[in-house]
This record gives sequence, C-alpha cells and structure tokens, in this order.
Amino acid sequence: MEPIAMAIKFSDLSPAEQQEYRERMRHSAAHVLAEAVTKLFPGALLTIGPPIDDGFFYDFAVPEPFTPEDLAKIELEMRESIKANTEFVERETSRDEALELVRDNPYKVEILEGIPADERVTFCSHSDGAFEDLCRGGHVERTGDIRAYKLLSTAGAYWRGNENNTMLQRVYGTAWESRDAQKEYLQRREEAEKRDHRKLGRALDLFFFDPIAPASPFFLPKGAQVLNSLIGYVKELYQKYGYQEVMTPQIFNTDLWRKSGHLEAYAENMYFVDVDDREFGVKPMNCPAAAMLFQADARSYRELPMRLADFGRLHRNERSGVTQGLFRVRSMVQDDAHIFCTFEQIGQEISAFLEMLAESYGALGLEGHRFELSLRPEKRVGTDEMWDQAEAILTELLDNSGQAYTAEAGEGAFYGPKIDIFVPDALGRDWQLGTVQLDFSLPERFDLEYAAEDGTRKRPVVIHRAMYGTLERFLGVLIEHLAGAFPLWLAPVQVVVVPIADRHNDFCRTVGEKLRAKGLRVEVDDSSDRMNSKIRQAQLKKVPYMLVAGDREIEAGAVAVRSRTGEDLGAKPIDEVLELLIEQVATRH
RNA sequence: GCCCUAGUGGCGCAGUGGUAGCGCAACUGAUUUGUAAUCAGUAGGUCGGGGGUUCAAAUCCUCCCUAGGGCUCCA
Repeated sequence: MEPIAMAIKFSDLSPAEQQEYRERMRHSAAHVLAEAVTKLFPGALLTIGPPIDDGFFYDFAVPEPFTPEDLAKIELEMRESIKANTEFVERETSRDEALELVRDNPYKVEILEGIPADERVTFCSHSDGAFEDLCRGGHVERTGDIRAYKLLSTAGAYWRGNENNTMLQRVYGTAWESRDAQKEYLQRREEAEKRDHRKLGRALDLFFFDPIAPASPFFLPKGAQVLNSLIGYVKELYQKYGYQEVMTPQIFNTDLWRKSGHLEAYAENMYFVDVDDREFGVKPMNCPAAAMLFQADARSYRELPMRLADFGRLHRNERSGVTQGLFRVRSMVQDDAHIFCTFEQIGQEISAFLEMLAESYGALGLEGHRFELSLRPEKRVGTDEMWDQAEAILTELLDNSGQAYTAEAGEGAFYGPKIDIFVPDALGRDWQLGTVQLDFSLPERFDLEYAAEDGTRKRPVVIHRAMYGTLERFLGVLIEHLAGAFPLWLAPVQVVVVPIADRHNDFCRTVGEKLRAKGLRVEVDDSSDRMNSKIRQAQLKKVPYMLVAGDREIEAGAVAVRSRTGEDLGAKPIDEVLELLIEQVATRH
C-alpha cells in the first residue's frame, strides 16, 4: 500500500477517507511505539499493533509488565522519532528472508506462517532500516504526520486473545490528526466518565455494591422504584401483546438441571446448595421452569402460542474478572418470557416481538442500537431443515424490518439461531440487551408435546426472548444514556416542593399531599436550608420538577414551576400543574 | 481465571515508619431567606481481612477478599 501524505487538509477529506487516514496514522503510531519500546527494553518481542477505535495498541512480550513511569519514558522516546519526521518505507521480501529476520520471535514466526501463500510479505521501517517490523502496510508518509498522540494505559492481554496462551503486555494509545481533535477526544472521555452509572448510582441513591455479595447490587428505594417503573411498563406491554405472567421457584433439585442440560454445560456458572443430603441448584435461567409449566397440563394447539413471562431472580457465578458494575452482575432479573408455539407460528411471533421491542425502545428514546443475527454453529441440535427454515424466517423478518443488521455465521447457540440487540454505553462499548432465540433443544429434553388439530401429538417450538434483557444491565446503560436524568415517569422522585420560608411549609405539605394522592412521587423539602440550597439539592438529584411556593404563590393558590433544565415555567395554579404532570407521566415524555 | 492499579469515617480524598486529617453528608442550635451551597457547634474511623518484620506499621513484606482498566479488532 502506498503511504498517504497530508497533502490536503484533513477536513477536506470525505468521511471514509478521514477514517482511512486515521487508521493509517494510528497504525503508524503503533510502529513508532514499537520502536521506542525496542530501544528502551532491548529484550522485548514485538507481536501485533493494530489501529482500533480512537487509537491503537501494541502487544509486547516482556519479562516485566510496564509501569506508569515506563509509559512516560516510552512516550518521550516516541517524541524523538516523530520529531525526526522520517519516512515510512515498505519493502517486499522473500519468505525465506522474512523467516530469517523474525527467527528469534516465535510470535512473528507464527504470524508469518499464517500469511497465505499468494500474499506478498512486507516489512516496514520509519528509521532508514534501523528498526524494521513485519507489517501488512498502510501508513502515513512520515512520522511527523502523527500530529497528536498519547499513551493511555497498559494491560495484560493474551496472545491471540486465548487464555491458554502467554500473557503479553499491551500498551494502549490514542492518535489524532490535530491537537484539537485529540483534546476533544480526551474531553469526551472525561465527560463519559461523569456519566459512569456506578458514580451516578451512588450520587443518585440508586444502588450500591458490597464485598459481602460480590457483583450483586443492593438497590436502594430509589433504584428499586426505577426498576419497578420499568417492570410496570413491561407488564403493560405484556397485557397488550398477549403475555401471561408466571412465578417459579428459586432453587430446584439438581435432577432438573441434569434434564435441562445445564448441569453438563453450565454448572461452573451455577450456585449449588446441599440440604438434607439432597443437592439443589439456584436457577441461572428460567427456561426449565417454563418447560415445567408447559408440561403441567395436557396442551392443545388451541392454547398456542403460549407466552409465559417470568421476572424471577437469577444467579450466575460469573468469573471474577468479568463482572462490571451493573453491566455484568451475578444476581439479576430479566424481562424474560418463553413462547411455546408451532413451527408455523415462529414468524408472526418474532415479528410481534420486534414490534414490541421497537415500541419499548422508542418510549425510552434509546438510540444507537444495532441488531445481530447469529446463524448455525458447528455443534448444534436440530435438523438442517429446521435450521434452514428458521434462519430464512429470521433473515426475512430483519430484511423486511428496514433495520440495519449484521449476520454472524457460526455465532448461534447450539439450540437455535438468534437475534441480539446491542446498545452502547457512555464509552461506546456495546452491551447486549434484547434477544430473541429459537430453541430446538428444550422441547426435546423435556419431551414437550401438544395435541394438534388432527389429533396427533406434536412438538412445540420454544422462543426465548427479552426486550431489555437483564434489567440491571439495562438500567446501567439507561443511566449512562440519560446521564441520570430519568424522564418523569421513571424518575424516583418526580417533584420536590420547595417552601421559601417556614411559614410556607404547611401550604407546601398540602400541595405535596394533593400530588401524592394522584400517584405522583413527591418530596417536600421543609428543612431549614435556604431556598437556593433546596433548589441545588433537587438539581443534583436530577428531580424533573421543583415547585416553589412563597407568599405570592400562596396568595394565588399557585406554585412556581422550575424544571431541572433550569427553565422557569412561571407560577401556575396547582390543579393545572397536577394535570400537566399526570399527562406527562401518562404519555411517558 | 490471568496481567496491572487501588482499598483510610456514610461518600469523595490527603496522609510512605513515630499522637489518624480535610471536604461533603449526618446531628444540635441559631437563621426564614425568591430559583444551584446561611452561620456556628457536635459526633463518627480495630486505615478491606489474616499473618509477619520492627522499640514503633495506614505506611515495609506475605497470603486472601473486593473493586477499577484490560484479555476475538491480526503481520
């Protein structure tokens, strides 16, 4: 590949060209980093150094991990190369020569051996050959074209991402076409940190964690209120879309998990308890319980589709290093439901689900989500015919939905294909929320049957589905999207009534009672603080509305309405305010 | 699970071998105030847990627990 020069201004490039340019610059920065590390740590072995979103990294095999001080030194060393403004040069070599050059580096040898026979093998250098790296190419013209860069962090990373391999030391950095662009990016990161749901969870009194129950949130009254409002909304949708709610036990005799296959495939993530010499497993999923409910009676085709919703609490013993705030917990609730239906009903069921999902995401203004279709994996149950048909149905539905999606071959569960919905957090990391999965296995394992119209006994299909998925995770993503400012219908405290002086307290309490009687969540701040302070408190807690009352308002039977955006909506009669609030809650605005 | 970093009153932090501190919050009193912080006082900590070094440990060593960043983006 030919180097790209900064011959024209970055801002004149098309978005695609800008993307390309940044990738080249970041990849080039990774090379400069690699050279700096080689100079400072002579024994370090180079492995890979690709551009990534917003930056680059390079993985090194070194005996000792890098310290923060090392990082500073490396950054200074990089400055020298960039100041020198030397040219990036690529040269093609024979395989034999390449092998000779990387002989002492098993990682590079492995990379080299992985290059297809019909591809060129190239090395690149930006220091007149003094430092060379096996490289596919794609650079800027000169080191000086890396206008802004910064090393951000170090981390351990397995070679090839496989935990059975050696752990390498990764250095993360960022690089930009200008100092301003970099500054903007770093500020964006800082802003994102302010939205971190773990910080806001504390600040807004929503939840906390304690080592006594690792990775298991304690929801404070306000956090529980938000979750319950969400669940209430989901229940409304269930009513509309024909679901029935069920409740099932928390722990089951291990026999059930043996039957469902979880004991074999999922035991390491489960909690077990021994009671009276019998072993029980705490449920990590609701599916087997749903299957038992289906089996509880002789089923007819007339009952299908049967949609059973279960908000049961689940426990999964996630590996210690992967838990993360509310995003990945060990104790959770899902808006989970299982649909038992005929094969012919799959299409309409999933279609209705996608409709309900769009409705619910729309209600929360969730943007930036993407769909992923996961197709058959190597190891699977069910016939090829079933997979052919099921995949065709899902593909057609997605095509017709107009929703952009990606199809991932081999990513499906062993028991069926699925569609996952991913939503990014404040830092742009994607999290799977919604999902709809076909299951060809559960009906077999539980020998589920229904009486068909012609009197024969047939096997139903099971569809697992959730819109918000794990509600803990969903809440985390939602907090970051909204920066903690919940819409009125979700806000744990919807209104704070603020008396200006003590003599206004009684009036404000009356206002509070009036709103509360209509189902609004109201607090009256009758503390001895000044009004300014009360407003500030309410602002910090992101309460949607503050109703201020002093002599003037009492005289008029009104309250002065202030929104958390700082907007002064003026004095309004209490009944009018009440009506506005109720309307806003009802329409979920 | 693995690598790095961290753990000090409810929360946010300072304190690197010699008497545990600050801000916010809490509590008490005073103040009664017009849209983001009124003033004064009081109380609160076995410094994540165990073991060790030392005359002396929040501080040094060691094991464990928990949290944060990262571990599929290929030369």
